[in-house]
Amino acid sequence: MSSKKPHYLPLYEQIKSKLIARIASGEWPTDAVLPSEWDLADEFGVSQGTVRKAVSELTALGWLYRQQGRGTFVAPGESEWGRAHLVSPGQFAELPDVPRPELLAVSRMTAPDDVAQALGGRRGMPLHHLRLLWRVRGEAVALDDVLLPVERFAELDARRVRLAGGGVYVLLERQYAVRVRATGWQFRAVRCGREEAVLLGVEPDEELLSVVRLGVTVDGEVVEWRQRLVRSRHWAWQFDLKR
Amino acid sequence: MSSKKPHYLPLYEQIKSKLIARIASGEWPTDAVLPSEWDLADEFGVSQGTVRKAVSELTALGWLYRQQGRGTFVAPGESEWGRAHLVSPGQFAELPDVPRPELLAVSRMTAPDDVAQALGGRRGMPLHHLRLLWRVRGEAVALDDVLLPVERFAELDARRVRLAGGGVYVLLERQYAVRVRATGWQFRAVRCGREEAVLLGVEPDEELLSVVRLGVTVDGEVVEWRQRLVRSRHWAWQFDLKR
DNA sequence: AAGTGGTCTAGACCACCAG
DNA sequence: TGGTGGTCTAGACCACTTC
Repeated sequence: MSSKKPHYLPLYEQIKSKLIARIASGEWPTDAVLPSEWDLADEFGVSQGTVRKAVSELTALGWLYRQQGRGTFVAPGESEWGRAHLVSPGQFAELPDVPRPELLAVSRMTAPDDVAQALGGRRGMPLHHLRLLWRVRGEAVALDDVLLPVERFAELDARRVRLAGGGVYVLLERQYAVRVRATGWQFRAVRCGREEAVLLGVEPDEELLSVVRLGVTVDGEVVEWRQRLVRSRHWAWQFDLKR
Repeated sequence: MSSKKPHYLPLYEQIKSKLIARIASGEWPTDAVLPSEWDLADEFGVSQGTVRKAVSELTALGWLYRQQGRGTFVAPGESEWGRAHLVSPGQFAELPDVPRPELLAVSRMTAPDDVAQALGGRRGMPLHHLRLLWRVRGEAVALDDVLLPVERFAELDARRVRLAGGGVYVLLERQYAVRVRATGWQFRAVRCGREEAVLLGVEPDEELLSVVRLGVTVDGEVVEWRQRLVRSRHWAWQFDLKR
């Protein structure tokens, strides 16, 4: 790797790493309260201000949330829609509907070259292939093809996914103690294939929004490739950024 | 408005406001160096740590950038592609090509209802309509329709836009001292219309990526509505997020 | 060597929440 | 009333850039 390694690591960075490790390990489950900043400062042998800086950055990164007067808590993992949601085209202030997942199928496949490359693996590596259908008020709105390396996630089958409520990220967090964060969205317009048309209930050849994205772990390991096809005649994929 | 207003404003928030005002006023142009943290602390009558917190947040917000040992500088305004860039579909590590704008036309129109609503104005408000064509290595890749309130931006014509090099944000910053930030992207797949097909050099009815977004000022005023149509057979719109 | 940003400390006080 | 996060200070020292 050509990454420049700094000659030292600030205390607050070390504390960030330790906190992330303990969150990822499951020691503090979602919404659990952390020790107070002063207690953590004692534990790590630093001042409260240093702990505060570490916690602030983890809050900005979405690992924690704070409530003045109450404490610091572990934030829930990212949803499979991340910061995106579906709205009516042109309406920016609309309250979004929450899509619900339905697991259609779990199978195995070998990785196409571009997927293998994106996942940082070898050509033809074995993958789990999950297919999810997302519905809003019963209506099919999106179809996901999720590809996960078999070597990384052994013993994954439809039963386990269904036990996790159909959510892939929930499954990975509970079963493998892995928090996956989406990164690097790629948007395109594509034509609907025959098979997808049946599942989504649209005509073949209808234009669909394609969103391809990668899922990475805390350590930057790419462990998920996902394509989402979205019906976009009545829905728009809205992306909000604070900063 | 239903926003809760706090009973007090922290010093660092006041300093942030003052700094933003001075940047927006043009007192410090792009890439200008700010006074040192100690000098600003003296000027505002606070400690260096408080200035530091304000500057840190403005850095995170993209207003400033810092270089250790050198100083703090005014960051350039957001480009009209923001954090997005065009890549080949499926390639996540590719070096992006930079699209170049060509101004096709400047005209007037009255706002459609949804645009008027998004801009927070009345029905039928007068708008400037700018049309831009984006090219990568000579090839047309995207077509922008930019709508700006006439009342907010008087005396805007093709000559002035061309003087600014075809960039709308550059024009607004130089001519009106307004920094526009894109927010709230909406992605859809649409069919190409007849007129757009000619301009983009594609067949009518070809599927295109439609990206509608709003541009807001520092004060949260919505001053721009923009639709971008992107050829997406050979290009994907990639969006990167650090956090 | 001087000047800048970057880290860290110890202590103080304020705002907010729960009991 | 006590505990928590949130702000602010004064001072120290480190890392980096420039001269």
